[in-house]
Amino acid sequence: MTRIVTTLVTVISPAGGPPPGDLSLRERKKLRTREALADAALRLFTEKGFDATTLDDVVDAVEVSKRTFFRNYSSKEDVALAPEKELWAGYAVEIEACPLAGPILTVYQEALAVTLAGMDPSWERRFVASRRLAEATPSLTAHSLQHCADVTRTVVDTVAARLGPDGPERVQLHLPLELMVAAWRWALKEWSETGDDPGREALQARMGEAFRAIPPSMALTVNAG
Amino acid sequence: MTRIVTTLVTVISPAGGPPPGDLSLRERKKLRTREALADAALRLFTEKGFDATTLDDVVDAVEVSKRTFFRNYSSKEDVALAPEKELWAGYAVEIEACPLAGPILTVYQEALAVTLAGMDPSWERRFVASRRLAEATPSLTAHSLQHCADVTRTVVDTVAARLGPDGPERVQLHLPLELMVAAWRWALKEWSETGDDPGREALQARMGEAFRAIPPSMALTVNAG
DNA sequence: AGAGAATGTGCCACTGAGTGGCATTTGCCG
DNA sequence: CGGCAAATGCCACTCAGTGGCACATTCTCT
Repeated sequence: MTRIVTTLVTVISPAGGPPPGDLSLRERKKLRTREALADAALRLFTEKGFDATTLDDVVDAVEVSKRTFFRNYSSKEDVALAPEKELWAGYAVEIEACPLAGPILTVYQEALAVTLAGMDPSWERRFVASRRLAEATPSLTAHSLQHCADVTRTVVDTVAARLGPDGPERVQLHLPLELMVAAWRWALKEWSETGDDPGREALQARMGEAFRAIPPSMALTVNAG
Repeated sequence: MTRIVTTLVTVISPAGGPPPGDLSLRERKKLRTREALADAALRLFTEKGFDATTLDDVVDAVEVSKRTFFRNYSSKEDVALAPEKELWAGYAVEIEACPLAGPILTVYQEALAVTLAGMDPSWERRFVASRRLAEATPSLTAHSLQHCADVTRTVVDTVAARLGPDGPERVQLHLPLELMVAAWRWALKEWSETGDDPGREALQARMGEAFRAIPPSMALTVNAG
């Protein structure tokens, strides 16, 4: 068995000045394998199914050791849900700076709309794949929900801190957020079930529908049995 | 190494009539090991922590093979969350028969209150332990949330079926349920953080508080930054 | 340019969850 | 008693994930 040694020769910026793009060569290399891992993982998971794909399949495809995989992602689920985590990371940032005025439910919704609009174009493609996997794979659903719950907690922390000690109780901040997330997940489900080309506009439309469904659903009254 | 053979001698009901309590000896035996496994698991998890306890610890304590464990529970998480699953199973049953009139949010809440009130007294002790573990262990949180989502889906199915084809859209049924569950989980968190003796009354009180917090939280308006 | 510190990577052995298969035991019932 | 079905035990196996250490690469300072 022959080792394949890939030596990256730094051709550009020969004078060794400040790293291009604010990233050193080392960091760029690491980022590259990180992305290669995510791409390969998403591709293989989609092709063969999440459970049927082993981590060895993934790391072999990227020609990297399993140890290296775990230095980049904390689990098999983690890499599959990376796009979703990026979105929520953006949301957490947004919620720190967004205007905090009006109905809290609207604030939460608006922040998500802004975050979504600000995601990188290339993010979308990965996100569809990730979402379809998550809908089809119980362990991914579980991890996704758990991550949502984590983010939810930090978001409530952030908002509570911004509103100061005289602000509303934490339940009051928590429940509307959970409702917003529930609507968002509903929108995601509808969106990822879309046949062939689920673009971002379609997702935004679904999200709008789900958000608009909130008020009537709260007032819904039934009568049977 | 000497095998320990535990032969269960049927002393009671010597005439071999119909199985007492509607359960045959075989079924009673199986149920007994099932419960012994749950008890041992919950005890060991609480003592040593969920992650630090291996399944071998559990099955050794019950003197049963690992294979037998997996014939009773689908995973390590499953046994730890058994009490919660029993509750939701009861909820699913309740929702099939409960009166379906009035605000849907109230219907969902009432059904949970009824289910909770109907749980076996011995259930409560296990449930506290299970909940405290779930709050402290990410993988348990994840599985708990996933199971909630599963139940949620079937509940919406049931209600939709009961309301017939001319009933409201599924989103309208889904969102209030998610909100109710969010409030319930909030109540659980508060309850399981209670110092020493969290009785059922305390849980019911917490639940009531959380449910009453829903309307004001939906109308909450903020103004800062 | 070169020495040495950081940092990233590969490899290897290991634990622990979960599964499949098969032989054996145990309760069931005619 | 004898055959049948269900439950169990045992064993070998796969795969996710971790710890440790040696090696390679990049960075930094002189």
